[in-house]
Amino acid sequence: MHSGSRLFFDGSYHGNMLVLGNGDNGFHGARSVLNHEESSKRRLFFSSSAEDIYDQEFYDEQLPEKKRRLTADQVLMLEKSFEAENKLEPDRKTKLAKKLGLQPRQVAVWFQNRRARWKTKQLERDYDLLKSSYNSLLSNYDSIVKETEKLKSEVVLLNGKLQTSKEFTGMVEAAQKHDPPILFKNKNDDDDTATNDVLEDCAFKIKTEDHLSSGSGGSAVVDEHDGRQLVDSGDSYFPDSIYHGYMGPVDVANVQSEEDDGSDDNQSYWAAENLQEHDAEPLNWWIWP
DNA sequence: TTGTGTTTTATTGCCTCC
DNA sequence: GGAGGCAATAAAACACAA
Repeated sequence: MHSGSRLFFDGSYHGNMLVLGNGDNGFHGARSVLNHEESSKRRLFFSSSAEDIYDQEFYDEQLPEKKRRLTADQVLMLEKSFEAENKLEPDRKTKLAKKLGLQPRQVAVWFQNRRARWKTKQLERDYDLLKSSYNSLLSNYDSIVKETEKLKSEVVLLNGKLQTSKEFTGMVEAAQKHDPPILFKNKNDDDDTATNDVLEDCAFKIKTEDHLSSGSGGSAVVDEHDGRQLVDSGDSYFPDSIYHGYMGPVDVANVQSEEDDGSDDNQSYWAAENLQEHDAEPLNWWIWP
């Protein structure tokens, strides 16, 4: 027992009943000199309200050294007081004790235990709050991760398309710069067979990449975004914005195809529509093998 | 009725404040 | 150094299923 510890009760036993000392701060006496063993032997119990006296006497006779529970009314009043202020000043303690027929020490102990219970509950509430907050954040995080993955795969896809279209555009520009412009040389023009061969080579390269990337086996290309089926003879796999103003689908019916001369039947037809500086020959086209 | 888990009341020891 | 708060703990009282 440490020195200078407070004194818990000033009491003596009258039979089995403990008679306590005189009031608040009034456990003047014996606690400091009792070791744990002694205090266990001399277990305390306290009186309750006045009307419990008979019960108390009954307990005293029949069940000595019993710990008494507070009555419902006492607890109710203590709860109200706790709700108003969870700390107990000496004055309020004395008044409450008198009002309830309890020892001030009992009131103090009740408040102490009540604060401990409140703290436990508060910790539980804080835990629940943090848990729900965490779950909410986790859910948001998951959806962001999914969205990120989706966007990443879109970026990969679009990069592939962009690369292909860049190469395509580069070849178109190279052909435009050629003097005389390759685009306006008719494939059947024997005067420039060599340049037409170059163009066909470029077109073949693009066509091959297109088919490889789509995995379509060469018969058709399906656009991943809108589900359109792009047939070789019509719609383009490339976005309009990339070749807009340069190339466009040609009405096959109005174009002479190599099918006419019995060559490869897997062909595509592309016209240089808007290169108006060469109006002299408005309908020139490539034939993709 | 009894075993077991929970709640309530009370004690102990340590700490801080004045 | 005394008063009082708090954490840890004991033990009685209580609740409840088997």
